[in-house]
Amino acid sequence: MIRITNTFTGKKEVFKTLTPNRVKMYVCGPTVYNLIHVGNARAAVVFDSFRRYLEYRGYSVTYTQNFTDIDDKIINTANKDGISSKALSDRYIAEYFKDACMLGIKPATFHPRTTDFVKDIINFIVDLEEKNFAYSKNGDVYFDVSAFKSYGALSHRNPADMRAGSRIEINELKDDPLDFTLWKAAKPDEPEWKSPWGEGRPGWHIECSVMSSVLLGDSFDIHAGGTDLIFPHHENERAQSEARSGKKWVSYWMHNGMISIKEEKMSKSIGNIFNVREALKVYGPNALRVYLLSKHYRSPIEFSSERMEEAKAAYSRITNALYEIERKIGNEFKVKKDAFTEEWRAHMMEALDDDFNTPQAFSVIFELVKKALSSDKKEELSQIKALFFEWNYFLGFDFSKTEKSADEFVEQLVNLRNDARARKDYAQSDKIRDTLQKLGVEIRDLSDGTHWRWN
RNA sequence: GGCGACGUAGCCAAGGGGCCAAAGGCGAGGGUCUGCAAAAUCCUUAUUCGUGGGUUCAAAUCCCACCGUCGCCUCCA
Repeated sequence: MIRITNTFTGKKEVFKTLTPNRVKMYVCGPTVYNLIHVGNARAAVVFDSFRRYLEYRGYSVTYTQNFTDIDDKIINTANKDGISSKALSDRYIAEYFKDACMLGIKPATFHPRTTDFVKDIINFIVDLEEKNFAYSKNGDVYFDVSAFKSYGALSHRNPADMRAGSRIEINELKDDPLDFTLWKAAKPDEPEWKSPWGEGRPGWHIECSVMSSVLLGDSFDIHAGGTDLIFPHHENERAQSEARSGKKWVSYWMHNGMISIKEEKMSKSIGNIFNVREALKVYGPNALRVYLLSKHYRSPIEFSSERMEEAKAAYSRITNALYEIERKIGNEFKVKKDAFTEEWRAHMMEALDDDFNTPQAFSVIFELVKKALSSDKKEELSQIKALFFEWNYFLGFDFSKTEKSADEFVEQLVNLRNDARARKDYAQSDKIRDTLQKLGVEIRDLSDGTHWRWN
């Protein structure tokens, strides 16, 4: 029995799917105008891992993660670089997949992008207009918040409080400051599409509603994203979706906590971002996954070299256990049903069934690590190894190691050889050269020093 | 100003009425192993859960107040 903390109710609830054994899930993906940062990676890794856990538990999961490729920042960046928005977003979607692949994230069932759904977006807005949930002014179309009675229910705010707040932008075209844009009239230097309201482009919130309705239907099981999306993004999505279909849109809302750097949220606008690309280079994918999964997904966490070194050390403890098991029993693998495996599998599921409690899951893993290191029972050791590989379906580590290229080792050997040459120990230096040669490294002593290449 | 979350050992972090004299990781201290070292390994490391009240037979866990930290209310995972 899986339980999930649902932002909508604020409670942990038993997970029941709309269709038995099937889960339809939608995760808000990145806006593609630069490389993703570790905050983006958290949502991607956590929900991918959760998705795979659901699969492990026997569900068939339709997983959708979008790319926002129409957006002010994309347009601005593209204009600044003198390229089209499309070229810019194409580039960063490709970069996203490189990072996701390095992080061990499984591709989604669907990776929709906004620009492929503009027709559907227009139809969706027309529906809203027909149902009197939207109105147009000067080529813009706005959602009428007052027409949707439960507006604010997801983010637990009430519209009156928000109107009283001073931070809502004043826009004369809106009937109500809370109303939000569904369609924006065209401006110079912006991509535009034909619509019943003239040339223009979609607003931000509309895309997820539309793409999910096309790909998953009017109702689906899980909608996930960062806590910073709860308001206004998800609130608005919910309003327009339910206004249009008249049905409950999402059963469970899951939101991951933010990553901060020195007590301040990591965000593109603050500029204190740490690229996934950079983090991968410095710490490697496995340490990054430990870092992201060893804290509960809903808690805010801090990104720092201390935390990453810690994660790296923790991961190393796991691989050390695998190494020790292999040393003791070779490559034996136990897959038959037995009490020990059942017991520990139950511990793992108990942890993850409870709102995907990955810290607890790691606790289970490290208890087994300890067992593996202190035990000499071959049977047990092979059972532990089998469990680790079984669980890796959702933990997603790359146990194949070789995170470092061999280049720097060659470099060091070349240096050692040159040390030997310097003291005229040619027996030693030639020995090193011969060894390298056998390994496929060609040494070239030139006037400006020693060079080498892979042969 | 409004709404929400959080405060557990040196650090990170589970637990969310009795099974808790509180899981796990990092670090630290000691032992084993080792030519020396490193690595590895074993053991130890919170009578206590921000502070003060309250509810209860029983509270880290529920309620109230206070202090502190963070997030959202504007684009953001």
